[in-house]
Amino acid sequence: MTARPKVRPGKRTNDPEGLRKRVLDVAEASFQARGYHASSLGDLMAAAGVTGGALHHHFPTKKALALAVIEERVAAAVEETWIAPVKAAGTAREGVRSVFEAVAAELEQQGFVRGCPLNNLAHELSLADPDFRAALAGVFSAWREAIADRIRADQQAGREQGTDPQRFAALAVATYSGAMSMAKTAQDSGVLRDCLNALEQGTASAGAKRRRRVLRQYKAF
Amino acid sequence: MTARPKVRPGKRTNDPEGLRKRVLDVAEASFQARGYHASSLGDLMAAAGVTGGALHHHFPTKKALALAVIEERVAAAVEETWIAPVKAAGTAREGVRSVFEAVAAELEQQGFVRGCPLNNLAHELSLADPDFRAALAGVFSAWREAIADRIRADQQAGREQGTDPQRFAALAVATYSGAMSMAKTAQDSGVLRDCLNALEQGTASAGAKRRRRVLRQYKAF
DNA sequence: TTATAAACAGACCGGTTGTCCTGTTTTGTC
DNA sequence: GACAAAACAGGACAACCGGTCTGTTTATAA
Repeated sequence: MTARPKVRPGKRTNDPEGLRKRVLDVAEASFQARGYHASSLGDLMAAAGVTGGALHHHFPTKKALALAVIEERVAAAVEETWIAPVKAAGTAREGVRSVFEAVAAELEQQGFVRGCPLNNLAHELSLADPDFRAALAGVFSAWREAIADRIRADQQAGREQGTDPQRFAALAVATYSGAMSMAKTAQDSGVLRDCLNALEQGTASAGAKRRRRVLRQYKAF
Repeated sequence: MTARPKVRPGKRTNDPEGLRKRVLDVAEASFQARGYHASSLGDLMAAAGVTGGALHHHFPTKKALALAVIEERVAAAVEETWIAPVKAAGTAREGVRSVFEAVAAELEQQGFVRGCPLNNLAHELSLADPDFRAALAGVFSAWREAIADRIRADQQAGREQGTDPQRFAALAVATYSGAMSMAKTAQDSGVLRDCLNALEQGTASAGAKRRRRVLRQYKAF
């Protein structure tokens, strides 16, 4: 895929950071697409253009590599697609909605659902190893805490008085995770919008305006 | 673990159905606890007390075994813990709540969270093979459809007029799936109750009574 | 009883896996 | 330039994996 500077056998250039980054790039993508156990180090080495010695130098074991992927890449992905947008949004609810819509739009554009990187690895590795579990739980915790903090900020501004921050955060993360799980399995991002709509229809601020009772969903019968 | 009738080398008793059931039992448990790729046929054979020839006779490939587990066991588990209770409940919402609470109580009792069998396999296998994906998507679909049907039944009884059946079903399944994912990763079933509470607080029937605006959650500050 | 197929036993094989090990090259430091 | 440590190359290896194969035993039906 990507061109790599493997031209001269007689001339070598040490680039530890670049090599490490390349390995993490490949591992992140492969763990996401195929999972941890289905990704062999041989495949990763070939894809990254790295020899066994180099890989072993940076990541002594496969577990160490996966741990690095979780702590550096998966955590960063959650930070980028969730935590930062929610912090930057006008309100917590607007932030949640914008993320749902942004992800749904992205999935529709690329026409393929790879699933949530965190959930993918969490399901496969949480019970496999205590270190994996701890690392993954930390990312989940940071994700939820960021949303809860945002609710608390809204509350200090006089909004969301009837909302429990932790519960709201748990619901948002759970709904997104589950929706992505279904979207991945069905290879259809529509369920993301279904969940967002159901969430917004039901969970608007307790003190907000009365919901419209217009009969819109006749197709049920 | 379980005693098996492997005492007489000179006397054998053919029991195809029993043997098949034993293999499925072991495979279901191992796929649930360790995942598909991390479960070797050797381990399964040893745990079930079955030889390679017998296993191959009933399940030609590992994929065939997994497919059988999905279609016979995982689908049955969803039917038992979700579809039947939702059908039997007074209303769809009551059914959803009762399932959440029943599962949470069960997890708290056994003190360990293995996760949702369907989601566990869905994350690992959806992208691995089209047959896996189709089988798993079918279970998800039946799950959601059962909840949507229950909402429609409520609507015929005059309730839930402002609720979109499909969206509600998607939200319920997504929330449960995501909550179980977090519960498994954190090894804490509390998030299930958090999600249920947030869901019920937010998503009560649109035409129902006004939500109480009592200030209950002061702990946020 | 006998034929016939299903049910099961158990060894075997090619390929793959993750890891280790020894050696070589590059890089930084004095 | 000398030296040490880091960075990298690449082969070796033992364990394991899933699948196949041949042969034997049990059940079934004629």
